[in-house]
Amino acid sequence: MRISELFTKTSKLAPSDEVAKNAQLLIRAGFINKEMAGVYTYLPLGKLVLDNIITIIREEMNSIGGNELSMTALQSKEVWETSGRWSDDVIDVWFKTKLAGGSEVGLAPTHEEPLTNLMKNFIHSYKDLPVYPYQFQIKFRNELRSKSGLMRGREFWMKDLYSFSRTQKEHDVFYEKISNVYQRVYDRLGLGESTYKTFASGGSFSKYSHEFQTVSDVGEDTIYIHEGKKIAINEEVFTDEVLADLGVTREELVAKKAVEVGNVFTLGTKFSDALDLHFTDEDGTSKKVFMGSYGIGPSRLMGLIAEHFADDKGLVWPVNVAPAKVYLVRIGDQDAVKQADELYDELTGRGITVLYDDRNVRPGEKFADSELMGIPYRVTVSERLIADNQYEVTERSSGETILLTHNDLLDKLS
RNA sequence: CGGGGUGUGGCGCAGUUGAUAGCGCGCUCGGUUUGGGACCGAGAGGUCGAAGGUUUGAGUCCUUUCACCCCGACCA
Repeated sequence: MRISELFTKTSKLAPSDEVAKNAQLLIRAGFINKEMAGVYTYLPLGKLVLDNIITIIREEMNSIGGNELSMTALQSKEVWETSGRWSDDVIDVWFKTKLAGGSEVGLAPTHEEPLTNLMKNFIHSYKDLPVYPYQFQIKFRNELRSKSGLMRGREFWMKDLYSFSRTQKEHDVFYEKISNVYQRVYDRLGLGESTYKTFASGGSFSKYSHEFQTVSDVGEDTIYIHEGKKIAINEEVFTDEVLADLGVTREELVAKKAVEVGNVFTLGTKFSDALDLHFTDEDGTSKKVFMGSYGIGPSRLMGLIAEHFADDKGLVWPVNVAPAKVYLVRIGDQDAVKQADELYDELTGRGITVLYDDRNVRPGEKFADSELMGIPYRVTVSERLIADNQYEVTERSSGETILLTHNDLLDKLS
């Protein structure tokens, strides 16, 4: 993409109504736009980042048999009344409105009910199990107070996968499998080292649920980390009993602030009971489907990654989620234009994503923008370098600059 | 929802004891520049969140209201 064709602009000044670093930088760099508190538009560059995060999650969900679908945000109240969760006393973040005819509808804050209801059309036999439908969907939650930029919005992207299993035993196997896959997602996003599988409160069907918590000062949760076992305990279940369960002592744990970047939960038959989702087992008897739910918030992850890696010059995206791998800076006329154009075509032709700064502005502005946007590799083509047949490559994360020949450059970026 | 704070050109801000708004960035035009957000000159752009009120006169005072931010509570 050529910067000259990009409609967004960068800004030296951060908006005064944002304090969160992720929102300030993402807005300054032109990745998002604030519509209202907790509600953000994804601009072209931000959309690329969000899509990259979603793609990674999608690949991992598909690797364990996930079936992607897309459910509706608009929800009729009936199915929610069946489970008792239409009431504002039970779910206090509902956005509700009415159809023209007067019937009440809500904007989905989650999808257990409609999906369980949907699966009644397809699950009848033990042969139909297990299945793992999932989706990427905008969830709506009328938070009393949204904050921290992309980290806690009223409208946000969520990957929610639900498991439908024949038995708890079968469920437990999948639960373990998807937990491992979640960790792989965080690894690919560059957050692996600082993300911990964390014990949290369970429900009627399991003593614990698990959250994936990434250590960060902007976190809303406090977790107690056991570095040796690479696990953690959420403050909400930080008791002697839990410590004993996990075979750890208080002395071995360190308290840290963390951001919840995912959760896995054993639902059991809570929803299959409420909505009567059953199947005929091998022995001819009717049984309730055993369920689990598994969430990851791509938009929250985007905010966290932005905040986590940023430095005083701006954003620093891991290569896997960056809107482009290369920021091509062109300095000079004629020869520089010719060489930069050729390099742009060549890199793009090789499948390397490039943001080509073809604007007629001074070099300093291009350098500053490349840093603010956080593109992993900055490649500079200038008249000064053409004479020596060299390209300058600066790595965003380290700031290190090296000079490379054309072939070495291609090797470096491939 | 409780407490605190803020709303003035696109963005960031200043406006002293009330007298129909000013700066920086950005933008437009001309020129000089061109390896770290250049410089000179000339311009465009706001009636001060909204409504009501006090006053000869309100961005400045009063009332109501909306929005946004922070702390807390809440977080299926």
